[in-house]
Amino acid sequence: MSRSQVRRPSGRLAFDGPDTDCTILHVDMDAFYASVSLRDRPHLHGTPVIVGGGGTRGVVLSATYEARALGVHSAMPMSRARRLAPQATVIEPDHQQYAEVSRNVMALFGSITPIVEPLSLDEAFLDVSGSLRRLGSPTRIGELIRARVHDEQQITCSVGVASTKFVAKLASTRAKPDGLLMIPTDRVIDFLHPLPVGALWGVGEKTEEHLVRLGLRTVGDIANTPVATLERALGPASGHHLHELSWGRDPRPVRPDEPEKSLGNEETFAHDIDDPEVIHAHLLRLADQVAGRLRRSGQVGRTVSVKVRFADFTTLTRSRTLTSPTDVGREIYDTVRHLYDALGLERVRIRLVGVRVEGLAAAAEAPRQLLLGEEEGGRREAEVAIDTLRARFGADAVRPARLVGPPEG
DNA sequence: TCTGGGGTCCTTCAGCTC
DNA sequence: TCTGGAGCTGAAGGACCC
Repeated sequence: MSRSQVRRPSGRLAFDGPDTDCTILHVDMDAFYASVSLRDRPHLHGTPVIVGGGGTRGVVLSATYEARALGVHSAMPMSRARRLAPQATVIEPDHQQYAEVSRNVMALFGSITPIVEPLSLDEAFLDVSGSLRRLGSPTRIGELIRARVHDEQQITCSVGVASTKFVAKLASTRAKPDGLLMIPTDRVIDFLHPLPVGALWGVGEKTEEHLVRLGLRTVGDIANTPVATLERALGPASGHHLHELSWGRDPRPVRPDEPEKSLGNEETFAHDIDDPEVIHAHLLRLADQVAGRLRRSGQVGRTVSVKVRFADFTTLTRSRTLTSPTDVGREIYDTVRHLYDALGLERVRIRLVGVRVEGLAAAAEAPRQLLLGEEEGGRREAEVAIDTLRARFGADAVRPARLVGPPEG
């Protein structure tokens, strides 16, 4: 077995060649939530396990490979997953534990190279070009990471090694589970072109259907289609982007510390709600949560949006840009309530509401305007004082009066 | 079968200014 | 004074990702 396919399962594509310019690694934990949940439950290793919400409307967050073999996959409704795998053990997610393991893994990556771009809790890109002299070739560094993640966190991960982010990401997917795949630069086209179009980053269900209708089934088909045709079919940005990817061209560097652009909370109710007062109470709580997150992260936001999903799953959003950015829950609530009321919904059954704030900036650098009728030492300072109480006595220590007693839903 | 929650990015359209 | 086009911004929706 060559070094580029360490511990790769049988039947996987092999790509031999030099890895000297393949300095981008994509590291992806295998069935992350399920693997972390099984660390404390060793007796469940090798059995079908599903991690997911226990509510009436939960979806699968993660599943072990034994459960996946039964047809279960992430984002699948739990009701369907239980039917497909009635023998599977269902575990409630423990987000605190996942966040802690994620912090440890990201710190491990940081000891390899300072250029780490986390994509989510369980995956990241690493640019190891500055670590080669200290740690060896990119493939060797990938092996080192896999060994350290396993030894220190008792979970497995897969690593893709390539000269671009996009190819590294595809390689880690092909290496799963518990493998490493390096794609030499001169073999990128051989690797890419047989893949189905859905393998391309950014091609989901709808776009794949669209492409297949055009007779484009593989990445090679995309590559051999005039870029103007793709731009007409998918729009100029997406068409051009897909064509570039199909030839393995992806100039995006690994970017550490990309700032967040928006922040929000949303909630799906256990049962659809049609009472405007109850909806208002949920909006108030969500606005309060979003404002608290903004203040904790030292940010303010300028555009406030409300999201409403109806019983038939159709969704609409309404947004409003404020004259000055805010991190005040009351101001966010007033805005989303105004947006919601302007929809004029009369006894319409609602499944979900969400509150989001966009156009984020550092609070320290953003001028703040007093709210209408607000005095210095007013609403914001009251909310900051509430933050302090909550930090000391728990999130439920202080709540708006109308939220005392949980809203229905 | 019946669809969570947290995000990003793109497209389209409308309104505004020059 | 009116009109049309370019460019910008905001709003809304959709697709996608993990």
